Amino acid sequence: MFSKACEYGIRASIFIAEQSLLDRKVSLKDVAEAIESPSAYTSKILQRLSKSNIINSDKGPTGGFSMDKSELEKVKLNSIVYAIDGDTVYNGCGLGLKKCNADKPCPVHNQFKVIRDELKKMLENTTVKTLAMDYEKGLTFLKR
Amino acid sequence: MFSKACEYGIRASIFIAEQSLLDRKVSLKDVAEAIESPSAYTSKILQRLSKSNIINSDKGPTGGFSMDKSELEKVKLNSIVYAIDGDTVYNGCGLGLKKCNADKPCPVHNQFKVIRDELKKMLENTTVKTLAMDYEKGLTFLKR
DNA sequence: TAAATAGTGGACAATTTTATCCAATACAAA
DNA sequence: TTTGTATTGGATAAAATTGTCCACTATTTA
Ligand code: FES
Ligand code: FES
Repeated sequence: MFSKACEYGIRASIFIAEQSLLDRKVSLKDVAEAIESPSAYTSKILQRLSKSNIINSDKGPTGGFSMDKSELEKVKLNSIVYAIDGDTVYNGCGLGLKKCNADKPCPVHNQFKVIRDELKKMLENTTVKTLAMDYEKGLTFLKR
Repeated sequence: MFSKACEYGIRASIFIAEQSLLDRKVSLKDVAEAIESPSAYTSKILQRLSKSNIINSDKGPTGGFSMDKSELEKVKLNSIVYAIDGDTVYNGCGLGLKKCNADKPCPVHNQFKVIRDELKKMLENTTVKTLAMDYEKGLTFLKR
């Protein structure tokens, strides 16, 4: 569904969001441990999220990653997926044709469109904040 | 969503099905041209479909690939995806946790489950035959 | 200002996926 | 039975993704 990088990105964001709700900055190491991901690789992903203004990063001692509490409910899964995997999820053809196009549809276009729209809607409506809050309550897990 | 191999596999199956409805066997070359795929790679995929008894393959002159007309409506997208990509689509966690498990769910488990079940249902209910018939009528396309 | 800390950026390595090549095999037809 | 044709299977190769290493920069604090 998503690339590994994107999976890490979403999990990392949720963790950073949760910690930010508790007014804590987290280090790369913290993130990698919390989501059980290779830290150097995770670093690259956090860089991309930072450049897309989804997370903040601060250098130096007392540095680390964080998200603005005030903007947290504005961040949807959507933006993370887009920042890392681009728009293939939304615009790509399910059977790999160069373009998904209703005028020259692949055999599963109609069936796919329904599901893709559903997915899109879900990603657009799900805020990182709610996910972070559930995680904070111990209802969900970022590794296993 | 699916691997490239799986995309080719689905497209190839639809083409073979359509030709089989017209009582024609098709060669590897025919398939590769019809779905615009690298033929040697496509060959590997057809082998897997053949071993999963989704398509027939015959060697020698007058050989080629085909599907039994009588069994055509029994073949669902489902079996093709399973033959090539395995069960990751159905059982994998959307955020890449080792197992998808409602007892220890990832933060998007519930949202994902809805969509995955939808996808699953679609794959289980869509027969290659109907797709092949639409394709035959020129309503859909296997390349572009 | 020096030292310690934490992210950054670039090069590089491993793995997985996608793609190619070719000799071997099987088979139909002449 | 020979010949030509088409798939098979194994070895490689190329490309993309995932993962690692390390020197550098920025920043805080002593
Ligand atoms: S053309 Fe294939 S999904 Fe739209
Ligand atoms: S645990 Fe992640 S989708 Fe079920």
